[in-house]
Amino acid sequence: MPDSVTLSHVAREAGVSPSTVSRVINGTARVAPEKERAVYEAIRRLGYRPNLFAQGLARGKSMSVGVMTQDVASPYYSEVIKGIEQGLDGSPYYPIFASGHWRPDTEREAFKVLSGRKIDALIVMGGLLPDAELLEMAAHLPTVVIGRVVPGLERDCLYADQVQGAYEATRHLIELGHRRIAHIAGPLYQQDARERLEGYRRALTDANLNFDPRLVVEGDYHEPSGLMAVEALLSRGALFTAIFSSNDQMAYGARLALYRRGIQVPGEISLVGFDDVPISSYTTPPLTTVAQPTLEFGREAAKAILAKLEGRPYTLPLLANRLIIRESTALLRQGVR
Amino acid sequence: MPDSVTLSHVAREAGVSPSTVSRVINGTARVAPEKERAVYEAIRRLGYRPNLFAQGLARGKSMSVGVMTQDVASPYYSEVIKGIEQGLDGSPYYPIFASGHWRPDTEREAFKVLSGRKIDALIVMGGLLPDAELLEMAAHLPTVVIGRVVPGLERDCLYADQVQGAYEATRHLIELGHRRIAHIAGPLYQQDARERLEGYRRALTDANLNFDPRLVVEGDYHEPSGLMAVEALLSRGALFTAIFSSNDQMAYGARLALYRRGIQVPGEISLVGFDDVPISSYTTPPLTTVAQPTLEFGREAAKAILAKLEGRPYTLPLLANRLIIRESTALLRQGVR
DNA sequence: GCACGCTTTGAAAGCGCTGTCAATACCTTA
DNA sequence: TAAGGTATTGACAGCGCTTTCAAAGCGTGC
Repeated sequence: MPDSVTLSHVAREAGVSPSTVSRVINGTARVAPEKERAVYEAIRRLGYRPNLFAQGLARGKSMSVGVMTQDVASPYYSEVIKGIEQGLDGSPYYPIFASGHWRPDTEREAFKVLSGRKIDALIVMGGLLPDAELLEMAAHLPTVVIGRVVPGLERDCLYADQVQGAYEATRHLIELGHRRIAHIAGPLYQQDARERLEGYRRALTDANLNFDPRLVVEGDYHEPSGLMAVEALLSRGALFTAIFSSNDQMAYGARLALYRRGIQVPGEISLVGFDDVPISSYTTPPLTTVAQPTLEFGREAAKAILAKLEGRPYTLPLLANRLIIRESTALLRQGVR
Repeated sequence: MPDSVTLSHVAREAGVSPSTVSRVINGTARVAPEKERAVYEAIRRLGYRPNLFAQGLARGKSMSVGVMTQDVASPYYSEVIKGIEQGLDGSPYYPIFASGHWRPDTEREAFKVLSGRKIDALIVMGGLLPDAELLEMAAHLPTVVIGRVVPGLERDCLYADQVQGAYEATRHLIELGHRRIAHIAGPLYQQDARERLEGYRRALTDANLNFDPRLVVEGDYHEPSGLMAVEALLSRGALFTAIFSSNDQMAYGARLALYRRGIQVPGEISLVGFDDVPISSYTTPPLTTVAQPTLEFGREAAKAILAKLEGRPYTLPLLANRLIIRESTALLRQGVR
């Protein structure tokens, strides 16, 4: 036991009652300056730390906010997590993480664990849990949802328009002169993947280019699927001069496939990703991509949660995806392919 | 409150005493089969979940293990974290994370938070906290340290030999014919950075190459510093045909610097990293690097902690770094530079 | 048929803290 | 100087659970 110094010890040491110690710790009531000093002194001398469990039990709140992620090791999630940490920093609240791994069961299980830990609030990132269950949770607990819009909970959803982001990415390629643009989609059972596909499609339509299903391959948001997508495209003889990948990780895979074939980026094929994961500015060439405000997502979610917890009014800001033009896209060179 | 169903509710519902319910939940004592069934039934019907706080308070343990990281968003740490999650999965223990951000004060603060949360065990990853303080913690709490050797705590340190890893990386370059090998070091106040530098140095010496301090630049383990290191090297006219970077992230920076200058990798300059971060197999070219068994680190640490917690004997395995040869290194081409 | 030992069960005492309530001490004001 | 307020303080009852401890119930052997 690192410290079994309890509040009563402090009280005795300071020559006051436990109640008084509690009061000075929490600032719940006025205490004579001298006693206050004595208490602080005793705390310091004994190295006292309040027992969170006892506090939690006594006041029925845990001072912790549950954070439901899908995969801590993904660059996207870890950025958001970082943002949450930053947003919670300085507050008395502490994040408790749980991973759903994109499996509804695991996710449900994770929620149970969180609820057993008596979290005071909840931040949910994506996930596959039915809206209804999320609504149910939100009815009990201050909740903020990141990267997903739950009908009936719109005001508590932090979301950047994926359709528009994908639209801009695609339009960027079109403006560069590309006409045959392939798309590596994300797993289409995920909302964001569908929306990005939709944005791609709309941009095409708006430019009077027709949508060719043979230019679309579905991946799983991980690198290997990007590589395989390009292989598939190439081996089936698809003609294209640009690729819009539904996320950066698959874009890396695509990039590697092209590299292996000796195809220049952006010389022969332009490549655009989505997410603006931290290393994307350090790939060769640096990747043109749509930046999701991940860090802000985390920070804003945390701030909103704190506001809710403290009963302050708060409106989530509208965060937008931004196209970041780097060096993986270039004007279509006539005559190539 | 998601559930304010308490143990007494269950007891009443099942027609037994709270003690009995507690007993069936924890399997602490024999209970008549019929009552046991009734209790389970009541639990199910009421959707009862034990209050972790009350449990923690009553039995003086929290069923959670504190994990001290430095930066959740770094690819290295997030892999280890993933490993820890995996290792703890299926056990009743749960990880609570804290980030030290490589600042001893923050780290100390984080430890305080963890101790307030009454963690039952501790996993420390790296960090800058003096050995003495770590020893102090370990005296109170079952502890495992990852990526660092603390004298007096060797048996609880999970560590792969950095010197050897760096040695192999450098020797690999030497075997490819390189003679002038630059090194982008990590921040030298960190032990691992110093050791990797040492490995580089030894490999040179063993090959009768002399160590040239002008070929070494200190970075900070982040991408930009790798880029700047190469810029510095190049602009001061240093001659080299290979670079051994102390971690992958800086290697990316280096790669970009070379790309900008139009220098081929591995055609003109070979590049080796360290860590084998997940995307390193998807860079162009895929990066030759030293793989740290990060996932295993996490998993083994978790297993060791569980064993300690349950009083089982356990010895940490010896995990080794492995050189992964990919495509960023090649035979020295005569006549170049 | 009765004393004995074992098993199953409930009552009750905390775990360390908060927050209410009542008591005390100290000021004011008339 | 007495009555009425107000500021501080301590006692104490929980928060939900675990864990003794002792009582009750049971079967056994003589």
